Amino acid sequence: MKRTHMCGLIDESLAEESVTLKGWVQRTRDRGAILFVLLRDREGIVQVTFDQEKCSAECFEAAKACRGEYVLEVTGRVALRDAAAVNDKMKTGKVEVFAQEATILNKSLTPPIYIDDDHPDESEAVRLKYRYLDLRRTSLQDTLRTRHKVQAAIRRQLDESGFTEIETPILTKSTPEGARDFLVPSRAQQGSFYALPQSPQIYKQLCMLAGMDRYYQIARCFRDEDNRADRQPEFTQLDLEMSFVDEADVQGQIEGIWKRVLTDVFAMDHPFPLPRITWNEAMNRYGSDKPDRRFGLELNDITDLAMGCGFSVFEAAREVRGINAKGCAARLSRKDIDALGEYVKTFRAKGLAWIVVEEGGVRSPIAKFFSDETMAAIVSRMGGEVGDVLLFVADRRAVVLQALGNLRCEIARRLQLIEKDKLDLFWVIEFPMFEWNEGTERFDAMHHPFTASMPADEEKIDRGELGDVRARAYDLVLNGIEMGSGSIRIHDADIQARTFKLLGLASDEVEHRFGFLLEAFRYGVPPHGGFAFGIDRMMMMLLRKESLRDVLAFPKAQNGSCLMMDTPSDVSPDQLEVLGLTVKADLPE
RNA sequence: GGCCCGGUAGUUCAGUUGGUUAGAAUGCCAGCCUGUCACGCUGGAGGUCGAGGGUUCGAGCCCCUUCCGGGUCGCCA
Repeated sequence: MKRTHMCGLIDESLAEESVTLKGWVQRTRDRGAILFVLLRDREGIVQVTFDQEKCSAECFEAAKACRGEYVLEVTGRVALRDAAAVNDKMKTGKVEVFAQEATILNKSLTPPIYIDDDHPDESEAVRLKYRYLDLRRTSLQDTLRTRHKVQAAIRRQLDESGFTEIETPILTKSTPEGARDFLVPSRAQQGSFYALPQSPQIYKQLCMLAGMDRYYQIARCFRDEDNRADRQPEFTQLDLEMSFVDEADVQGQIEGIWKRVLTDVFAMDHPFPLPRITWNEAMNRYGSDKPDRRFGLELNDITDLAMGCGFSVFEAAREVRGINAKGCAARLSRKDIDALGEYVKTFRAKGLAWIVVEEGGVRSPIAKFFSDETMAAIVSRMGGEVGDVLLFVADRRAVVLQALGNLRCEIARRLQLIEKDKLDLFWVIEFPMFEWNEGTERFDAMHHPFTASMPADEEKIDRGELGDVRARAYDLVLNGIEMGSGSIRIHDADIQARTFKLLGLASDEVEHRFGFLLEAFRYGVPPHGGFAFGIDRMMMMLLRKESLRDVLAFPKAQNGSCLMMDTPSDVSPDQLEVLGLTVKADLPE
């Protein structure tokens, strides 16, 4: 029999109609001569009632044999439930289907996990191993369908805005994103390797050179680095590039996409255009280039007051900054503050100095080092009032900012200062062009080496003040998570070559890696710029999930493995021979 | 590579100071029940306590090594 209806869509309007349903057995409740089967398909669950006296013996036997996750076909009559039998908790609780015929289409082993949303405690490991069963959960199915709608909305928006979706190669050459590449050995050219793309950066710029004018791609990207809750080795980004544009044009397109998604998929009314703050402001106020602005706890600089204050730890540090945990004295015990001190140590801060402002004075282990005037000046600078806890980190700038930037988020989490329903979406602009790398002792590109600098800062490049050069680069931040980044690109071959040189790339290396690009750039590149944002992260944030695993159909575990397929996996010497590969591998005994 | 948390029945967990035969709930199996809806009742099966080594008269528990999962710093947009 052909399926006539979906389980989850059976309602009163179908009363007395005959329907044929197909789905999975969610649960059976056997009452002897009457038996209830909850049948589930992608739309939901409906109760099928088997009455021994109203259906054939074969039909009743089939129902008796049903177990969880059996695949069942049922033909029956829809009926309104008696008032007493209505189940308000079910969407289909006002109706039931009286079975007349039933066929078990397939059996199932007892599932190793519960196929419902009432068991959130099940371990990730088991769920990932049996991901195909986990995906039967309504919540995960809803997530994947919402994700589909988001991607469809993005495509509609960009199609209407004159963009062309262009696929770029997965087998490509290492791109200079800074992360480790995944390599694929070549058979035809023994000893050579393809790299999987970390992003389609160069291809999309070449699309501009080619005159495509507006490109986009929902692109899979790969990075061989350690995972996090919000980092997977492969991920999907919306990648976009436009010709003859400035920052505002690109940002406007991105805002249009977000507006479309928020409106069409989430029915949310969000104000646009988005706020913009400079990188300098973000770092100074929040200690982060992707600040969470849903709460206060902003940073204050007291370096000038700390110099010559008499407290050697402060005096020896290059910078001293603090945050004022406003009115938190009652909520932060000595033990809590000690714990926060341990927390900042994970960011290489040496410790956390604190001052509690009380009636008629202060309580602080460092008070004895300061004169009354200095203490008053510090409390004043911090805006300290009775009941406030002032917390300080003294170190070099990068450590101070990172420690305090994370500390303010940690305090907000602990004291639940964050408005959960708020969406704070904004731009961070005017990123630095270069970033000093302590390890290699030279400048790296903060964004990537194709980023244009701000014209006003050209002189600083000439003077060698690379640390102060601002780039035409911008990030999109949502609730303290970086959604994506973009920039106006260099479109001059000479400036591109100069930038490679400033970044310390040897000329033969430039020739080897980017020679084709520099040559291409001599054939009339239009001014251009673009952006990319992670769709996985976007879904994670908008659906308020804790992990990217919750928005991916088949995610990897933290060590990069797939627990279901057991990838990556061994390759036998025989397989290598069949593949015609001469890769050396550490093979198991 | 570092640090932190975890690994005991299919699943989620408890397991006291190291001490008899490792428990609970749920799931599973069998039987009973004509209105259940987290159905109920009766009975039953189910364990390499992640693995290896050590200490001990005796180890789920203590020590060492290692594997796996999660979080995080480094790393990475």
